[in-house]
Amino acid sequence: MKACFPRGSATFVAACPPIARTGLRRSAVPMVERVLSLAPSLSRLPRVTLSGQVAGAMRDAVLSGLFRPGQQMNEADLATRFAVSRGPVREAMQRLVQEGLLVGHPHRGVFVVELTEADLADVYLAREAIEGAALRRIAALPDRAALRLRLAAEAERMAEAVAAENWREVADADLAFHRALVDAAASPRLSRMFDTVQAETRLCLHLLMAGYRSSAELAAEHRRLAALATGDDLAAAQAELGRHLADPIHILRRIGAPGSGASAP
Amino acid sequence: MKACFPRGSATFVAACPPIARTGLRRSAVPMVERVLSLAPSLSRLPRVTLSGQVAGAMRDAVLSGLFRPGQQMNEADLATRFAVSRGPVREAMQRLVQEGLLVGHPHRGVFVVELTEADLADVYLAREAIEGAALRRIAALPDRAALRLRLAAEAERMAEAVAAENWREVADADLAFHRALVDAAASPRLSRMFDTVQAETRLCLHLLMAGYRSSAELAAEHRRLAALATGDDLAAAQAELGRHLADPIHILRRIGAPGSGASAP
DNA sequence: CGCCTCCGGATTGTCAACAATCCTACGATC
DNA sequence: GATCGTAGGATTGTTGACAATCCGGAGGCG
Repeated sequence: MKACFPRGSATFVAACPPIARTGLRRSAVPMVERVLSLAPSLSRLPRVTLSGQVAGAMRDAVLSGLFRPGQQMNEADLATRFAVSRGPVREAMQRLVQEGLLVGHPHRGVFVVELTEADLADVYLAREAIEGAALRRIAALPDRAALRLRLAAEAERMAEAVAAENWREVADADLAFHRALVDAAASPRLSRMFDTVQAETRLCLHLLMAGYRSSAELAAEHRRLAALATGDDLAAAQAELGRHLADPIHILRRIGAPGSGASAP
Repeated sequence: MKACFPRGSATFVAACPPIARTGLRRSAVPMVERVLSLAPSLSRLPRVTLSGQVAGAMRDAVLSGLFRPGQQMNEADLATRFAVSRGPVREAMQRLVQEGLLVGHPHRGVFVVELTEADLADVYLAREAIEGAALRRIAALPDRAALRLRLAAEAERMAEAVAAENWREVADADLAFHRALVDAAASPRLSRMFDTVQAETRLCLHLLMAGYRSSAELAAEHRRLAALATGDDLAAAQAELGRHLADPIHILRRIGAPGSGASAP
């Protein structure tokens, strides 16, 4: 989905120096040298365009919190930063607007989205809708053994990260776990919709809590979820998922203000 | 959501003559004359840009079947048809790509999406996920009386259309019913996701069956759904919704080839 | 005969400049 | 003193031209 660009676009320009420009020119990297090295299967190679690279870089920049919420994204400024014309920047920004990371006001500019508490609750409502449907779909699969191993492995990865107190890794493992769950449903549209809300989730995490805290329960929850998702009791799995996704809302409502720590599935 | 453009963008250029151009120039319609007449509330006025108008026109054109599935959308050609430059056309096409109506292949062009039978099943899977979540959400609402009236009215509208064998009107009523259901959940993300799958639904309808047939059961189903959705038995509502949305898949699987008639919720 | 190479046309991607729009602040008027 | 009207500056929207890419077929070679 999402045209034919790779889903997890790599970081091309993480931090953008104001004047000095990093790579990202087609003259420097001839288009002919495709990214042959990391093509996983023998399907269509992902043609790379400047727009796509700029979109990826900007997505990473926004998700990493390099731009504050509500901040305006200046076209000309970004264009000079990336050493690119305004065209690709415009296209990239529009893509991120459609993904929900930016909001665009015609004739005024695009801004980093400001997610309210209501938005956070809505994000998790949408996630429950998507992941719940994925659970239902998974329950109808003939072979769930491979998925069980996969989810268990992700849960272990998270447990180790929690033990090592590597919160960045915890967040990644969390995202990977839920993505694996949704992708297992083999529904392009569920996966596509999940892409959007997962990006918003990352935005919430970074903007509202800036990391993971008090995550003792997290790994255990994911272990349970891995078992239930590939088990035979669909209702129990749904209930566990509901509890799991309701958690951050409760926590957020309890702590109220941002800055303090919180766990987030 | 979706920036601040109106959701159901009106038809600006329904059929586009090859050379002679209809309106759609900013010189012809001074930007100052905003669409004050049909602004429902006193919120932000929707700024109109060429890109947005072109996107609306192209969306209508694709959904109305003016472009065959798989057909390439030529930028220059469309630009001359709309009497605009290629820039706005590019932006509009990218927007429709994100909406799932077109697919883009970098350096090759964008094409009208070709929905397979698997895609149709996937669309209805996604719809069940979204509308099921909406049902759950509605069940938690304090006051469902207004919604009950609204849904019942839509169901009646459909019943009359079925009686009159006005299949175009039946389709519109169907879309309106399900949109009202989802919007009642008051979840921006559910509504946003529903926008996309509903557009794909319309595409399916037009491309696979080109109209409604054998819809005797349709109105009754929607009446039941209206009652159950605003009733107290959530499980029953979910079950009815599942049956309702599974219908077209069964029918399509039975008839196999397109062209023959089918009902579609 | 099949395959590879190369070329031409068509199409898309990108660029830099122009025009329209918006926001802010300043001054005039009541 | 407050409100309205109006320039100024900055930003976005749009345009037309240039460059890169892809697809088709003609031609040569094994």
